[in-house]
Amino acid sequence: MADVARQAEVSIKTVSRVVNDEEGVRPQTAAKVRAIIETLGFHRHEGASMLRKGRSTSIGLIVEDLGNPWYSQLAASMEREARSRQHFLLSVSAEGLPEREAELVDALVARRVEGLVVVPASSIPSEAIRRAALQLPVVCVDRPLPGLHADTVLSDNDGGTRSAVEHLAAHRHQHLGFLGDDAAIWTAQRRHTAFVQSYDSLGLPGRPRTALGPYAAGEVSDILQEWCSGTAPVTAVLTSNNRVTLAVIVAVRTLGLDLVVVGYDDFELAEFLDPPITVVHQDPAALGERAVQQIFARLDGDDAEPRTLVLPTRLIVRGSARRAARIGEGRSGDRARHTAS
Amino acid sequence: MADVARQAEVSIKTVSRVVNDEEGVRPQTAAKVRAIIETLGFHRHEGASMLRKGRSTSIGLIVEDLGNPWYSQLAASMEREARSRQHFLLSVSAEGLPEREAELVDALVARRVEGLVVVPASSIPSEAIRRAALQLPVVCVDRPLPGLHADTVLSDNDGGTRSAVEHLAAHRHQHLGFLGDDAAIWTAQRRHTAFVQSYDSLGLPGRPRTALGPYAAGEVSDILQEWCSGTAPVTAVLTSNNRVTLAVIVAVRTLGLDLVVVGYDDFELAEFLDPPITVVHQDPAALGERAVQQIFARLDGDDAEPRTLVLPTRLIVRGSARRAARIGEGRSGDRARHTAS
DNA sequence: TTGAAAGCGTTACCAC
DNA sequence: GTGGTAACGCTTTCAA
Repeated sequence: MADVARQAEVSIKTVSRVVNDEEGVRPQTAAKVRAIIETLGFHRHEGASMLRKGRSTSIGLIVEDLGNPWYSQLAASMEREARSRQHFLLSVSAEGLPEREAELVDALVARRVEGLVVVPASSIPSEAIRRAALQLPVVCVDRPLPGLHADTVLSDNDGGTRSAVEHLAAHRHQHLGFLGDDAAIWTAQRRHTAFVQSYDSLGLPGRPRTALGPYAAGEVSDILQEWCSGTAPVTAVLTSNNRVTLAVIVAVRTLGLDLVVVGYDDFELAEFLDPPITVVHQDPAALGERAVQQIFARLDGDDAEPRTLVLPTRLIVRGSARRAARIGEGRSGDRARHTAS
Repeated sequence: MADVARQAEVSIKTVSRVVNDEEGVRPQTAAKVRAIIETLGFHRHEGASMLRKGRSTSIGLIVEDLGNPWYSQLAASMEREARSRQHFLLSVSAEGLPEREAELVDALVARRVEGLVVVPASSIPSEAIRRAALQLPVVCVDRPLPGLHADTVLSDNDGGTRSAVEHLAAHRHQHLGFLGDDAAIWTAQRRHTAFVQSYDSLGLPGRPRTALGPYAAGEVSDILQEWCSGTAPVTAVLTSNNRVTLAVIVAVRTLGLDLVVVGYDDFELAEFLDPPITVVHQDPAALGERAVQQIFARLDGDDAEPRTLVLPTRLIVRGSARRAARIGEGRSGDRARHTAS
């Protein structure tokens, strides 16, 4: 910037004004400065700016894995929303490890993000995030962090789960199974609980078959096979997220089971599988959008008590669960066919 | 840091040494400093550090859309690779707009990323990226930027396309179609050319039917319907990427066409569609990994001429294309069935 | 093993 | 409209 000032024969301050599109610079002066900036290939040093201003016009996001479509949609929508306010999104993956998450919190705070959005890896707030929450707005997405003074944006796990169970029950499925992801994941637990409650409150017979991960290789297959055999075989299963849905689809197809699958989280092409997969849809993009809006609200001075926002889910019914259970029919190996009811 | 120094009754420099795990601090001094850091909730200011050091231990990535699984896998693998060298990944979406890409290049350079990886939005290097390439290592991924002094990591578009066409021809498909993505995308063009060349060199009859986007709503359906009617109907189509594959699958299923689809880019569940989809698999994670390695090689002092790396593709054969063309058979509306040949 | 002081590039404040 | 100067928080250099 000093170089530019020298060449343009103006002061550093004037260059700074031009770079920041500030008022009070004669157009011709500005033009000259801009020309020099161009020829010199000058780039403002954000670090220096951050240092002086004490702010960074960026917000941070910590998820489990950016490679997972659910999280990458979250990140993409947050990026859009942040950009609408001239902010940068720094998004990183903690790989489900609380200690890595803590490191990343510190790294983002060190980069002076103005707000931090986290999909927590565990249900216990780390020291790092407690400290962070004292200095800047923190928003938990998808899973809460009890005891942390932070806003929270969740989707309606209870309602979503209930809608799936009710739908299956309405189609004469009586013996349902639930396959959750890793028990350490809050949503898996939550949906598990909601599943059992819905099962009971609907007065479905017997006890619900449920399992929680993490699953060893082939374990999902084993579980399904067991559930599908015996005197009261399961005719439909609900999963707790896209990862498990995938494993279940693979198992069902590999084993040739006649099993209705309802997934948590929508995914591309779900409609075109055979049978099509009904899903509980929660919109990660909407979650991300609200989270960023929450951050900005706080930055704009909103200092009310922490809020929890619960976004609705939507049951997307596809062939898989419209197909009613065929009570008393022979359950041989004949392949599931899309049969609208 | 000054606060910490005061409280710990040491100099700022000593605190700095502790924070950076430098040698030459008595363990007890270090312990005391660390304790104060903890109680004060001190966080090193990366901006100030960057300013003084002139480096940022971060690298930048510009893609089209982080929400697209292909790009998010690229980003995830780059993040892993960067972390293995203690670097941060700043990943942003340009939404396919060259002017936004230019802005983002400047924004990342302003943040003093040490290297920049770009999936270029157009084939013409912007001024911004030209300037950037003079100051730091730039790597183009997936698409080249002719005339830019930068390393490039591509996947083998010609080979991948040829493998798909040869595979189809070997299964007696004679009338093939190619549906490319937006003509502005280099890979779409490239695969289009390779498709036509393969078609000719294999001596397939007639002229290859091809189309390039962008497609209006419903246009893909119209094109396919036209190709599938007439005297020499197309029996198989190749797409140029996952976006088009999706549109084609939707159209094929909606129209009930009896058409073999080979996709470019693998995707989850491709195996379980009916019919299963054969794909040309290119590993975005591998591309990302190599790109980051290239950046680090340059940072480590490698100053050879720019290199272009071409990674191989792999044809993943699934039922869709194993199914041979049924020459002379009636082509009524009967639904495609998985028929191994 | 520890410390003092200079300086990185920018912006805020005030003066002209 | 424009310019000088201090200060942001850190690391480098050099000295103790």
